[in-house]
Amino acid sequence: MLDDRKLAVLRAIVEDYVSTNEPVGSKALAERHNLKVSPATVRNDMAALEEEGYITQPHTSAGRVPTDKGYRLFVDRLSQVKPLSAAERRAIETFLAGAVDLDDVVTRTVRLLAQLTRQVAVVQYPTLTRSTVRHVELVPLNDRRVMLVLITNTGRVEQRVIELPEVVEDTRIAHLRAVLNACLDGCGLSNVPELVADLPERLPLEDRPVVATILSVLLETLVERHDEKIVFAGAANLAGADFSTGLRDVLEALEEQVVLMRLLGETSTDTPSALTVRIGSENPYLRGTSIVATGYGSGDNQLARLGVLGPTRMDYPVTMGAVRAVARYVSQILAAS
Amino acid sequence: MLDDRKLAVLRAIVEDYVSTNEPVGSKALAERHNLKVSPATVRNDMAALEEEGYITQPHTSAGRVPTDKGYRLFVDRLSQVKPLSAAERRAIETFLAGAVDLDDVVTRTVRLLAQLTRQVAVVQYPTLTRSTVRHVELVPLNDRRVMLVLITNTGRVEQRVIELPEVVEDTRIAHLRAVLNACLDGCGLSNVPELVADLPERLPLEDRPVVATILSVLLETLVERHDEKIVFAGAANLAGADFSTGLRDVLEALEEQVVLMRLLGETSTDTPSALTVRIGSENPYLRGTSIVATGYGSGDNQLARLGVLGPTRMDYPVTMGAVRAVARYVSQILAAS
DNA sequence: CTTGGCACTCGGGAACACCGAGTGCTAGTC
DNA sequence: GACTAGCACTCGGTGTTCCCGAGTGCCAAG
Repeated sequence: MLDDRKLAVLRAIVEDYVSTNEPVGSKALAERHNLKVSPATVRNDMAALEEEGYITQPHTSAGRVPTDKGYRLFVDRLSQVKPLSAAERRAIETFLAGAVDLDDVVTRTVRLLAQLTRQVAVVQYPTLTRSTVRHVELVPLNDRRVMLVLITNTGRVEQRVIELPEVVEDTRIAHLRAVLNACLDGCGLSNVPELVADLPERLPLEDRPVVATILSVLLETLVERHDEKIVFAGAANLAGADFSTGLRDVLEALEEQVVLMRLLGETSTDTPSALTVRIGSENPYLRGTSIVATGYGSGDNQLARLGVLGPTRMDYPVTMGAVRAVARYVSQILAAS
Repeated sequence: MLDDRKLAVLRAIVEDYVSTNEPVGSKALAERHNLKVSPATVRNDMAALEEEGYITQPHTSAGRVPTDKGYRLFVDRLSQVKPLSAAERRAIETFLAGAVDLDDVVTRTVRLLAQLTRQVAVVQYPTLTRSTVRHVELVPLNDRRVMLVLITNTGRVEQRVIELPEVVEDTRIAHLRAVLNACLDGCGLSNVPELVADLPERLPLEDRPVVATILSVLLETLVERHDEKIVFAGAANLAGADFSTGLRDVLEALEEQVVLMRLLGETSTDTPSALTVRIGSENPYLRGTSIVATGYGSGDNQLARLGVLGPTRMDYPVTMGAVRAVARYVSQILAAS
């Protein structure tokens, strides 16, 4: 049904439309890409492609525009991820290398990605539950309050102020800290609940209320941060583009963590580092936008996801290349620290 | 020059224009506000107001629109801050009360303010330099690395991984931690540099290289975070409004920390908690927008600023009321924790 | 000083014609 | 059988014209 030339025509249509943002006609197509056939032939092919639903015309007597299905075919079979230039790679490297802590890594990453793709970049903070405990700290603030600080192997720090049920002197706090660390150091965060389950019972009776209070806050911290923070950058890049769904909806989605999370998508369990591309109506919300995302993190320990959001009419090969490259570099940085 | 009725006319023009977004004519004015004079009289007053530069007409045969100067007069003399409704106050209170840490307070605040005003809200993180040290923690990660965690009285936590120049066993780290805390606990952050200046000299010779490394990172942390993080929310509210300067510019400014900082403005040293209103061309960048901002923080210890950014044509009394109320509640929350 | 009246201005919308890119179809050509 | 050239047709976009009416400034009367 779709011979090679028809596919070539589709590819040409996508490429032209992406670069010009105007419906592309048979004549322009025939001459700009050396298809070696006449416009009339191209027209026939276009009619076939339209029949199959890969392209459509906004109105009679206008050129053709790819449909979501057309983009899908293009991404799956007609294009290949475009690697970044050496200069771009160097830029990424130096930009990310300057990061001082996890927060900084994430901030720099999201900005970098936005600038590189000229789209909106979205980065999810590394997931706590897949991290391991590097240290638990209890800092006495006064005799009824301590601050709980949880440090993970990804450099993330969570803190909570805890109101104690009774006055506790510092030496007891220090002891509890040692107990907690002995119990949790190096363990995966997801294992924490079971590890601390019988902790109160193993301690002297008088310590139990205090420990119970601390543990409840600790567990709460783990649970609350389970659905992770997401940040975005590059909203200014939306100003030019036109979204079928309206700019407002896009901006609203960007500020809604939950929606953004859904858009980034779950890591497919088998190949988490593969690029996910969701085109237009394939998206749960925001039917008018496309998303290119991937997991990132050190080794096979996928931590979170990052990606780019833009109009359906985007340069997929370039965007995919940028997302993939940035994900790799960030993973590298995180592994090193 | 400007008698009471002319001022009343100006006030009416501002109010009508803000609510309708259309140039307001003499006839509509005369009937909607009971000015008890005829349209012709109003026209004379309008001519005078235009002469003085308080209003202008987009083109001949159109109604009048306030100028920046007109808004300024309105804000300064013709309006009063509109207090929030009881329901709104309750909403603020309950919404902010649920915050678990400083990050959460800031995030909730910015969202709340955006929702309340239907504009873009901007909140600066509490300034480190005005805070005091509550605790310094050194956490051994391995024998060549420690994590420095700095906890302030505002609940803020800064962390840095430090590469040590030599292998240091945990007991020495613990000792250094005690020394640092003895030296810094409770001190203002701005005093830290001088306080630690002679610290290496007071320690045994063999500790000095390690201490020097740690201190350099500590000082670096203080300096780097001096110009503070700023977050915004409510960008979706920009979608409806039309900015003379273009939506793109506004979005770009929002993502540029430095610009945003300038827009929020420095705390005027005398009355930091006063509302600052910058209208249109009074702004350093973004001439087409207005900003309502104020300092917040506990007591006379002003910590940072928050505010709202919107089109020049905004409802100043309501916006000012919201900004003031939110600032007060946040200050209260911060003082309590 | 205020007011009613009046001539004037000009932006914006409706109606209209025109252009041209692009199409589908058909007949001819390799 | 596939490709191509030619041609009639469609229709969105643009430019033109025209008209309306909101709004103004000015003037003379109250």
